[in-house]
Amino acid sequence: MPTIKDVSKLAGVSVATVSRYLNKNGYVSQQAADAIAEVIDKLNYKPNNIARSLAGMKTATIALMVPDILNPFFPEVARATEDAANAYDYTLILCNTDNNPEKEQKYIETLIHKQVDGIIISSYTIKPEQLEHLQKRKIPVILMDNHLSGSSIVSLMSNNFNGGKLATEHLQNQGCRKIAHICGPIHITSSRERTNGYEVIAKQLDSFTPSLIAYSDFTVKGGYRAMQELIQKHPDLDGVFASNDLMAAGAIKALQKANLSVPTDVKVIGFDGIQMEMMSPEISTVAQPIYEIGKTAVDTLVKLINGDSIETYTQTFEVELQVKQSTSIQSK
Amino acid sequence: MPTIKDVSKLAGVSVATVSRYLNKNGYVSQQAADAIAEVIDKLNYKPNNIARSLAGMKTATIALMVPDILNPFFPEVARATEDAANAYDYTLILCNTDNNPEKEQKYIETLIHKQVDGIIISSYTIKPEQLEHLQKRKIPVILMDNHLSGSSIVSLMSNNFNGGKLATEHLQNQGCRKIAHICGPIHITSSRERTNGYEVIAKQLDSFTPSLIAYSDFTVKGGYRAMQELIQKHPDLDGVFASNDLMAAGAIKALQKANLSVPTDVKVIGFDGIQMEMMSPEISTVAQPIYEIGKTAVDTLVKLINGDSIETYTQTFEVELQVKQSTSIQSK
DNA sequence: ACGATATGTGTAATCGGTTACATGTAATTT
DNA sequence: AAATTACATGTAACCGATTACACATATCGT
Repeated sequence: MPTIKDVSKLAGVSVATVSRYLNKNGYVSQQAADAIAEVIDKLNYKPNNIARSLAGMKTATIALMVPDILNPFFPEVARATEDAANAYDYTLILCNTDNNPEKEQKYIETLIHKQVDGIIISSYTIKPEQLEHLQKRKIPVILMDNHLSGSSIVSLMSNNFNGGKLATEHLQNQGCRKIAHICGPIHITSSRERTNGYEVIAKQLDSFTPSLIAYSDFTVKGGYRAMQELIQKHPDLDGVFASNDLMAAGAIKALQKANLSVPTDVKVIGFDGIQMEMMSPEISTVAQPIYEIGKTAVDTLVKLINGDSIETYTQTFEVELQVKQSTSIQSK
Repeated sequence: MPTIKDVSKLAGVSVATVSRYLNKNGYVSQQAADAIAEVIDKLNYKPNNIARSLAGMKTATIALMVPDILNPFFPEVARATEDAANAYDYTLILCNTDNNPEKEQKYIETLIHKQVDGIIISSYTIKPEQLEHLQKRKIPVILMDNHLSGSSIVSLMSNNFNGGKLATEHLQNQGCRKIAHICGPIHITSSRERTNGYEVIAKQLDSFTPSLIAYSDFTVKGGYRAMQELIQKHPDLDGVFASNDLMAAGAIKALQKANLSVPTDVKVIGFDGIQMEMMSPEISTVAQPIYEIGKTAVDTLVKLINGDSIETYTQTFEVELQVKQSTSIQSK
């Protein structure tokens, strides 16, 4: 592979001039520029990233840390992020932490070490100290689907509260009178807010009682168990809002097992808007703009990397109600 | 961050000795080793990967190229690969190509350029020239779920032919007499072999006719459409083997729409063994050992990177029949 | 006892870039 | 016309490792 020296020799200039040309900083005459351009083209020269990085520049690499790539939500995030990163000629390192704080910590060390230019973190176990650690190392961080109060970390979140309200209102509009809720882990901000949204609406109904809320864990199995519990306590419920799509799917399984038909007997809505076209009935949901969030995360991260100023440290994205079969009025 | 110089100074030895100690090559006295170890510990020194790479060493980075991270098969692959890579202290770069040959080619160039130590490729559009290109650059490659005849590329594949037979035999054992097949893209080796497996068994049945095979594309929608077509042509079919789980899910949707019950009226089996617990009924499948394949891919790749010799260039993995609700005899 | 081999260590070149600094010329001010 | 300022380029130090080579000492075989 040709080096900058080869280029400089053939173009009859010094390496410094070539470097200036490449980085578009400092002065380079038109004449020199033309000569260099021609040689670069002829040799098909590409600067060596590694050498560049060593000389104090960026590594053109960002990392995406996700808690569980097997949860269909995160491949969608990964896909969006990867796309956007590519557009900036950044390479994306995938870090799957399995919700394991140790793995998380190990990754942070590794990434500092690999000198990634920035990190997008989606984690429910991350601690402020860890983020401060990264900031000390001057590595920009974007927090996704999470928010640490008081810190000066950029965080991106959907309007979960509003989404919770939307979902519950929708069930109400579809004629549900007794609406249960399967909530996600309570230590997760976004999860809590969805539940808050539910409560605001559900409490307006006479039927409301705290035992209409079942606590679960964002998994299919968890949703299944929570639904069984709800059926037992409230055999007459006619609507369920699950805080994510996976739990909604679990809930539907439990309902079908109990010979309750969805949507005829009970209507079910989820949250997230992940691709689940394989389901039947297809699940109504409150969709997050996942692609947009991923893209914005990268856009903002790149700004931080380049030292540009950021307007807002907390960005909220609007969610969208997507009505599918699981809440339609005319039963399928 | 401390450098090798800091360590050498504090330990009272030269940088060469420290480097020898770190790489366990050349001679280092016990005394020097102890001193160095202590200083490294005290400073929490970690060698700078970038400098290392520049000095001709490896980048400790491997890439995983997948056609579509949104297809649940690939997050599972990614997860396995990432796990294994981690165990070797390698970092994993994720490359999502969207089945787009141009993106693929662009990624190959980028990866060569980033000097990744090796690449695991899962692609149905990759061309032998591209792999040769990589080999010329001395970058080891592992081909996953694909096989290019005649080339000296390591390739890993499940026993698709056997899997196709297993699936079809299973349907037969469950009492199916007229078994249809939804096949995947015919230009994909693994897909063709599954279909071959089906044919061997299905042709033993009197009911067999070529129009029992519907051609599709590995997607849920594709499976749905193919199933509709099959129902039309063969209203009396009682078993369907779909070449992957997504198409099986699509088929089930189509059957339910046509008021045919799964598994009572028609039994359905898929292929892959991806996590689809959200389905109801849960889908029987011929499971590939995805985790093992991913791990083997990394193990083998690391061997190639280290210049170790490889025994077999084509490795086949056995598949396993997983019976779930969609083919059980006692209807749920 | 003496060359050969094994052990241990340091100096300096190298990987392929970036960039501070020196230097020189051309254009602009005053 | 002298003093600035803008433009243009090259030399060489530097980023943080690896490693060829030179050199020194210890151990060994005969």
